[in-house]
Amino acid sequence: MADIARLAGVSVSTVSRALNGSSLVNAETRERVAELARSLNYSINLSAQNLRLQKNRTVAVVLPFEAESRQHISDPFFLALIGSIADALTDQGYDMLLSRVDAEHLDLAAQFYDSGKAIGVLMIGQWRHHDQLNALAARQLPLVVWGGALPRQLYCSIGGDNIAGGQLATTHLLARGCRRIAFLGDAQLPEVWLRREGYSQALRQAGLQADPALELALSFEPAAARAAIARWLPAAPGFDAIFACSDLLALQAIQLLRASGQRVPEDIAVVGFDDMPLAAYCDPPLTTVHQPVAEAGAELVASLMAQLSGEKALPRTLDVQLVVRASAP
Amino acid sequence: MADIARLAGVSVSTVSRALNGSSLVNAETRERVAELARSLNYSINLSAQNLRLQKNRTVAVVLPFEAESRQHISDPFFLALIGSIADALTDQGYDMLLSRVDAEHLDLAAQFYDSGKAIGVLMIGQWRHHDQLNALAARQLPLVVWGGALPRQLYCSIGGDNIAGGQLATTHLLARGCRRIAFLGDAQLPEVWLRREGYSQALRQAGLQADPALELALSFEPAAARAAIARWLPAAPGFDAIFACSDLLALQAIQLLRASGQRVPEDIAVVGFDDMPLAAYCDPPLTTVHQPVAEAGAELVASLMAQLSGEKALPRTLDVQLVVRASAP
DNA sequence: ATGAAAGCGCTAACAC
DNA sequence: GTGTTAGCGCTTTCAT
Repeated sequence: MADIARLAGVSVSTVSRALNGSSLVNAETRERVAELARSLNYSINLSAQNLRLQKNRTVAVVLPFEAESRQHISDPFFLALIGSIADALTDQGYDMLLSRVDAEHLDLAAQFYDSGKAIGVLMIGQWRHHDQLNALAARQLPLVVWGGALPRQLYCSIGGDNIAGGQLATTHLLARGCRRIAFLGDAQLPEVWLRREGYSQALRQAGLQADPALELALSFEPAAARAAIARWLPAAPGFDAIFACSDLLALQAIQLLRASGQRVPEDIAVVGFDDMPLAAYCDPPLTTVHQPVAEAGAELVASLMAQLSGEKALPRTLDVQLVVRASAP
Repeated sequence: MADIARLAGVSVSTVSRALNGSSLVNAETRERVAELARSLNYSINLSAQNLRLQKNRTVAVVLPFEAESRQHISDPFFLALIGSIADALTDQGYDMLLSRVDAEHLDLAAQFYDSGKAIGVLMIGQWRHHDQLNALAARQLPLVVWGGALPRQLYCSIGGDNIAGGQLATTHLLARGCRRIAFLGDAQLPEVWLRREGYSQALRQAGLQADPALELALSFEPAAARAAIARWLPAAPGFDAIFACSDLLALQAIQLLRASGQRVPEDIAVVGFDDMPLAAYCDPPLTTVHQPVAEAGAELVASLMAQLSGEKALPRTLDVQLVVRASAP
């Protein structure tokens, strides 16, 4: 900036003003400065600007990982959500800092805020640490979490309607005549827990009861999930349907069922969750609970912005719909 | 930091040294300072640190978008690549700034570097602006591009072996007895152009010639691509196979072929490109050219690091393989 | 309409 | 081992 000032024959203050479009500066001077900046490929140093202004336009998006498996990002739904957030942030003129933290230490995400790198945090999922997220919110960290609305929750969450989703899926299977519906998913995760609630409620409404033997708790991590399903299948009690807590899980289950000689949906009907981008193109096309991904990004961003402007951002639940395809017609 | 200094009864320099683990500072003092920082949720202000040190640990990852369609990020392959890069960057202790720029103005990506936000740029794809990328490289911008190796290229690119991929796909179809192989993809994009080169070469080696009437130029954007294929199909000259330049395109084509009463692979065999994460689960499972996504992220990051440490990073081509599945057995 | 100067939070000589 | 001080590049009073 000093260079430009020298070349333009003005002071740095004037250059600063010119570059920021201040009306106090002579139009001609402003043009000359702008021209110079362009020809020098000059851009305002944002570290300096942020330091001076004590603000920035960066939002941290945190995608936790499970340390044991050190899994790579792979779930198409999460990836699509990231894409959706990136678009929403771009639309609002914000930068997106994408990072991963250990799912056991979600509180590490505060670093991005404490160090002034980001003005707030968008956390993808609650994982097993509702408590840590509450602690962050208690510290006034601007935070919005993709996940379920839980009791005694201090932070703002946005998520699909997991209970309704679980009900829709289960009710659909019951209506098809299924009576023994297996549940696949790790209910330690709040979202899965809520989906199982919906599942249980739907069963109860049909005069049935959830059979714990029909529940398989497994991680979202594809390889581990696959192994767990493969171990479980041979010993599992009889069932005529599966409600899987993600489309990826549903796909794995279908593949293993087929490998063991069962047909989907003729022998076993399968319903997934998420309606990931390719769900309609799978073999068989998945019946699944649609979560509004595109809307999700915009909602997360909007809530964070609301919080930053002092409003109290309340948890929100987005409508989900059952999309019926061939895996459970 | 001043607060901590006061509370610890030392000067800010000592605090700075302590927080940075300098060995010059008394162990006891260091511990006291660290403790204080922890209890205050204090983190070094990175804007100030970056300003002072004239460096940072952030890499900009740029995913261009086509302005007309203002398309949202959706291609599973690109998303998977983003995930892979995020992991590689995390491993190396770098932050990832994910952003989107107009595909017609790739040079805007220089902003991130010029403004000191990032130490370098990872660009996803060359789009139609090899020239702009060359200009960026000429300006010494630390840059690595995911894409094809082109003649007269000043920048470092990393990409799948597109020519070999096109050959593998085409040769496979020829070996199946296909003789009229349609080509789907926009050859204005360098990667697609190279894939078409491979396709033409394979045809020539079999004593055949590429028929321009069998080529459909279309965008990667799913909805537009779908419409283009739908328009093209009824009028298209006879063909017995399709080589599509992405799995997404292949999937769209298959769906439309089926809708018009054709069977895949019995009537028309289809080969895709990318081997996106769910390619094996599609209906039918896709025969496709596998690009090494996980490796890709690590390679891109490694090349950028090499460049930053003064080495001359040369373009690299990663091996691809044909994965034979049901869409073209 | 423009300039001079202070200060954002930090680090690194340079003293001691 | 610790303190003093200058300065990174910017914005913004306060003068003029």
